[in-house]
Amino acid sequence: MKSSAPHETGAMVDPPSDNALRGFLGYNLKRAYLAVHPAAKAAMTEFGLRVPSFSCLSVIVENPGIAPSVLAEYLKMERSNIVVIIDELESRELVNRTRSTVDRRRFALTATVRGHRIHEQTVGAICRHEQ
Amino acid sequence: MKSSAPHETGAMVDPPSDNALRGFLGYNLKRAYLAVHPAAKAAMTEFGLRVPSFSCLSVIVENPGIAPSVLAEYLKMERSNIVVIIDELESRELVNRTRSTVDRRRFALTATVRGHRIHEQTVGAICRHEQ
DNA sequence: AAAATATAGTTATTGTTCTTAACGATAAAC
DNA sequence: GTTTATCGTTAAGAACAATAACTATATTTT
Repeated sequence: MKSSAPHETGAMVDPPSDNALRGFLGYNLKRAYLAVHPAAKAAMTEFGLRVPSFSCLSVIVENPGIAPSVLAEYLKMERSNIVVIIDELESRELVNRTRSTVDRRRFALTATVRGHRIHEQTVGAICRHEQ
Repeated sequence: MKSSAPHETGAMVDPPSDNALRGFLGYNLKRAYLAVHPAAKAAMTEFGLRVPSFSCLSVIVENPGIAPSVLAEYLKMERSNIVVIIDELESRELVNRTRSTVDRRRFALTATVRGHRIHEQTVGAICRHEQ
């Protein structure tokens, strides 16, 4: 028999009920913070990607030619952190950096054929993992 | 004049439209991952708390006597990470660790008067920050 | 046109958070 | 009574984010 009532020391044996926690601020806060992980994370690591790198690759696939700074603003990441992710994606030949001829400070990011393939496979795996 | 169309190099000058990204996997993934921060973070640091420590304090306040392992499971955190957070909360005298007399491996976590006060103030600040 | 200011990408550094593996103590199962 | 599992803990490292400074280019101001 299970009991959710506090015993003499006040320690609960069972997890607190969903009702007790639902709508509760700190709980939702933390859960939202980690909401991604459970299912999708495994699907990404399966293809050597993690949340930040997969997010970048996805946005690049869907927005070919996007500049790193725009990517950073949209994903709420620092430009400096975008750089190292793009470095990695480029070294794996999943995306290309091309100088913009209009504004020579900027790069135009595009996914390679291989980048498109990896992206599609990862999306498929995520959908499969989540049934 | 602003233009969202890719120019000759394919580089976008403006951010991609919301329509182009809405419902988009990688985008939502990353945004969900960081969904908490914008408003609430400032409110927490105001009281010397961060997302994980505030989340723990909140769950303890709402579930007096909860055991660290239960707390960990519910917040999807590792037990090892819970320990250091409880250490900090205890050193600030916001929560108490009491040995369970039923299962002497477990602790019963309870919020102190001060813990309740800090929690309530933080919740109030978060609500205020979010209007 | 020259000077001042702003922006894009980069690098390096730091701090925070998560992950992993091991360990001693207690409890439960056999 | 021996084995196995669980709880809290510690320590090491990786992953991720935040900050500051720098170079190159573009824009604005004068």
